[in-house]
Amino acid sequence: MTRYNPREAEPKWQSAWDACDAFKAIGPSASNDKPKYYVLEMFPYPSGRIHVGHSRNYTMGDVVARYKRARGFDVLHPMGWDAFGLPAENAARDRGVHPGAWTHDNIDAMRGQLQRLGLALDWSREIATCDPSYYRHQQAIFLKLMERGLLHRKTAKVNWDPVDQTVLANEQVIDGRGWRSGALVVQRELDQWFFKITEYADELTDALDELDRWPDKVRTMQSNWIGRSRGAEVSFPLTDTGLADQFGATIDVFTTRPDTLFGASFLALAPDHPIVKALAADDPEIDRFMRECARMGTTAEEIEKAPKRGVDLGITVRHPFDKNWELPVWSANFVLSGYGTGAIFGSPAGDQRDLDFARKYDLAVQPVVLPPEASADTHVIEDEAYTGPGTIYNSRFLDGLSTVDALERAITELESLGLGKGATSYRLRDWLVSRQRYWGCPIPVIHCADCGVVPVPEDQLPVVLPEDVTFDHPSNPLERHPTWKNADCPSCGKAARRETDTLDTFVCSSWYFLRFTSPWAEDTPFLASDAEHWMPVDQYVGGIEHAILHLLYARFFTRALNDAGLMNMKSGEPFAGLFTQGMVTHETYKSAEGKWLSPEEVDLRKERAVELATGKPVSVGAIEKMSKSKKNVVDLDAFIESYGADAVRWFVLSDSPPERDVEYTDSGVEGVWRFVQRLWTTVTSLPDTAPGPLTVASDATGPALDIRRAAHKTLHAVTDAIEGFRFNSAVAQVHDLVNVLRKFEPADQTGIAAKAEALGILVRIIAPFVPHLAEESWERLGGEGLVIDAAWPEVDTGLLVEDSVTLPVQVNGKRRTEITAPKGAAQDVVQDMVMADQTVQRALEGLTVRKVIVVPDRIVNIVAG
RNA sequence: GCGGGCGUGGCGGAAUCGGUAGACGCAGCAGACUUAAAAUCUGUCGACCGCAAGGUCGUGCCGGUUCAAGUCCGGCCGCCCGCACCA
Repeated sequence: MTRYNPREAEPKWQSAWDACDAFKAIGPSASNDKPKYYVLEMFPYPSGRIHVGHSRNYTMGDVVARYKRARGFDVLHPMGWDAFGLPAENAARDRGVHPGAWTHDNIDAMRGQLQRLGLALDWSREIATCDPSYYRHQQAIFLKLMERGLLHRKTAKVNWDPVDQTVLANEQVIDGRGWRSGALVVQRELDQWFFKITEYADELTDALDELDRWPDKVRTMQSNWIGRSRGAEVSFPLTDTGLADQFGATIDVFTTRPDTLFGASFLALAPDHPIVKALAADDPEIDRFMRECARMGTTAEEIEKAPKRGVDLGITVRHPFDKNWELPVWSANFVLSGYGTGAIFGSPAGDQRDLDFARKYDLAVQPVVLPPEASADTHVIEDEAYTGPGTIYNSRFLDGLSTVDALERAITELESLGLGKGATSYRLRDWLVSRQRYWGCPIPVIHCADCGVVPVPEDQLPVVLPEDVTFDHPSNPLERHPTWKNADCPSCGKAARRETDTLDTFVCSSWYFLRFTSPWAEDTPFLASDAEHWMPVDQYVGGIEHAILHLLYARFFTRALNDAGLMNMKSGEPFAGLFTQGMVTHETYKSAEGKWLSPEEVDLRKERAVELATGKPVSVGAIEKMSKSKKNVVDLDAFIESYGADAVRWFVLSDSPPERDVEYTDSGVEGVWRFVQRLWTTVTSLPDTAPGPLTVASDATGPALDIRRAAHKTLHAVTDAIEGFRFNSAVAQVHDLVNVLRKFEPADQTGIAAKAEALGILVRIIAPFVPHLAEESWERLGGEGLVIDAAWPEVDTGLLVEDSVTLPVQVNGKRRTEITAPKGAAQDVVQDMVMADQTVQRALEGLTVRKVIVVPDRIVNIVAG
C-alpha cells in the first residue's frame, strides 16, 4: 500500500495547472460564450507571512471558483495586495528598512505561500496598491470626483490618534480609541479632505434592500451606521433682535417628533454651538460649562455615566405655533453638535433625556400623547417618558389626531408658516480621507498662495512618493522632505506647496475590484467594457470586521464612479453576493514571565503545559482568533510541509459552519491526515483492470447498485451544500461516501464498474476542496486530462429515488417501530401494513384507534386513546 | 438603552419544508494485529431502568398551537456581536 505524498504531488499538479494557464479568466470576447462568474476574497494586507487563520478566507473563495469553473463558468478569481499602510512605516522605524522594500518582500513571501496553497487564481491580474501604476489611477479618480463636487476641504474637528500621529475617520474610532493603535483619540481642528459620502446616504440605504445575497446582519449594520431618520426641521424665532442680527432670525432644530411640538418646554443647544460660543464670551458661567463639556471623554462608559447637565443661556425663542409663547434656551451636554442642527427642542413627556433634564432643572412637563387605552384625566408622566404611539391631546389644532397623522399635520402647518419643513437627518458623516503619513497614495493637489487649491494636471500624474525619506521622527516624512513638497502652481506658475497628506488606505480598497477587471488599462483606471462585463462581483468573501468600513466605502465609490461615467453598471452595487466567514481560533499560551508563546514553544504532552525552552509552566489561556500579536498562529508553510496544502484546505472547511469560527486543534489535523490517506487507499484499492472514472455502470444491481445510489446521493448533497455555502456539510457527506466505498468489495466486473463510477464522482466533487489529491486520484483512476477540466458530474435523479422507504411508525407521537413500504405506496396500503404489524398491535393494546395519519414516504402516526 | 444572532452528547457540529434528534468529525472505551509502541483495522459511545426484549426521559427554562415541535407562537434566563446621550 502506497501512501499519498502531498510533498511530491502538490508541486507537480500546481505546475501542471500553471503550464496550461488553467485559471486565466477569458473575459469579454466574441468567441467566449461562457457565462461569467467573478469570485473575490478581500485582498490581504502584506503584513509578513500567511498563517492557517488567513487561509480559510482564500480556501472558501477557491472552492467557489473551482466549482463554478467545473460548472462551465468563465471564472475571474484574482489576487492582489492592499499594500499601503502603517505597519510598513513602523517596520521602517524599527528596522531601518524602506517601507516599499519591506512591503515588496512581504508580497513575494505571501505570494509564494498562496501559490503553495494551490489556489485557482489568475495571477496575471495581480496588483499592488502601492505601485504607481495603481495609485496614479487613484489620483485620477480623486481629481475626477473633485470635479464632480464629491470632495471638499474643510477645517474640521477631527479624531486625532496621538500614537499614530494621524487623523482617523469616524468609522476608525472604536470606543473612543484608534482602531489600530488603541490610543485614546483626541479632538483637533485641522484642514482636511472629505469625500461627500453623505450625498449617497439615501441611495446607500435604499439599495440595501436589493442585496438579497448579503447577510442580514451586515445590511442592518450598514443601515444603522447611515442612520437615516425622517422628521422635520423647525425654526424657533429669537425674541432678542440683537441676537437675531448676529445669528439669523431663528434657531433651527431637527426633530423626528414634530407631533409633540405643543409639549415643548425648552430649547437646548450643543455646548459648542456658535450661539453658545458667542454668549460664553460675556458670561463666565456659560464659558465654564462649555469648557467642562469639551473635556468630557468620548468613551462609551463615560457617556453612559455622565449625568444630564446644562446651563440656561438667558435667551428665549418663540414657539412656531404661538408667537406669544416664549421658551427658554439652554445649552445641554447631551446635545451633539455633529448631528442634525446641533440643537433640539425639549419635549420632556415624550423623550427620556428631555425628561431627565427637565426634572433636574425644574422645567415644565406637559404630556401631549395619550397612550392607547389611557385616560386624559388620569394619565401622568412621572419619571418615565412615554415614547410610543397614541392620540395627541393638549395640543390645540392637533388634538384628537393619531401621532402619525399629527406629524404630517404639524409639518404642513410649519411649512405654511415658513417656520419649518419635512427633513431627513443622517448619522453618517462625510468620509475624512487625509492622513499625515508617508506610505499612502499622495493627494494630487498643489496649494498656491494666490490660486488656492489647484489639482495636479492629469498629464503630470502620478504624483510619485519620494524614495529618499527618513523615519527618525514620528511626524509625516513628506512634510520634512527637503524638496518634494516644492512645486510650481499649475495655474499661475509661481512657487507653491505640494499637498503632503496621503489618502486613507480604505480609498485603495474601494475600487481594486474594478481594477482587477482590466489591470492592463493605462489611460483609465479600468476599461468600461471589462468592468461592465465582470461586475458586479458575484461572490465576495471576507471577514465581518469589514461590515461597515470597507463595504460601505466600496459601495459609495462604485456608485460615484458609475455616476461619473467611468462605466455604466446597471445596479451600481459592487458585490452581488457577500459571505462573511468566521475565523480560525487557537488556544493562547503565556509563559511564567507573562509573555505570549507560540504553539511550537509549548509542550502540551505533559499533564501540565510547559515551555519547551525553560521547562517552566505555561498558562493556557482563552481560545482566540489567530493573530500575530498573541502568537497563537500556525504558520502555513510549516503546516503544508508536514500535512500538505489539501490538509489545510480540508481542515479549515471541516466541522464548523463557514460563518462561524473554527478551532485549530492538533487532533483535528490528525483526523484530516487520516482522511486524506484513507481516501487515497480507497482510490488505489480499485484494480487496474477497472474502467475509467467516467464509467456509468447502468447494469449494476444489488450492492453495486447501492454504491451507485450512494455516490449520486452524495453528489446531489455536496452540490447543494456548495451552492448554499455549507462546506462543513459537504465535508461530512464526502466522509460518508468514503466510509461506504472503502467497505465495498466488488464481487464481479459490474461491481468494479460501479465502484469506478462512484470513485469518479467522488474525485470530481472533492476537487474544489482538495484539488491536488483529486488530480492524483484522477490520474490513478485513468481519467483523461486534468480533473479541473472534467465537467461537474450530472446527478442521475433516477438513482436518488429508492424503491422502498422506511417509515417510522408513531403511536400518539411516540416512535414505536418502523416498516418498509414501497415508494409512493397508497395511504390505505400503508395503513393496512401498519395495523398488521405486531409491535404496533402490542402498542395499541387496550386502546381505540381514533385516527391514522399517513404522510406519504415520510411517517405514520396512529392517534389512539 | 436600541438592533441582530445564538443556546442540541465529553467537544465541534447535523437535522435546509413541522415528520426517526444526535449525520460526519474529534475525544473516550473495548478488541484485533504487534515482543512492545506508533500506525492501521473492528466494535462501542445522550442519560436512566433492565440479563435481554424493551421502556422512561432528553435540543437553556416555563407555557401554548399541532396527530406530530430542536424547528412555529407567547413569556423568561444566559451568552455573543454591532451601535450607543442620534433628538
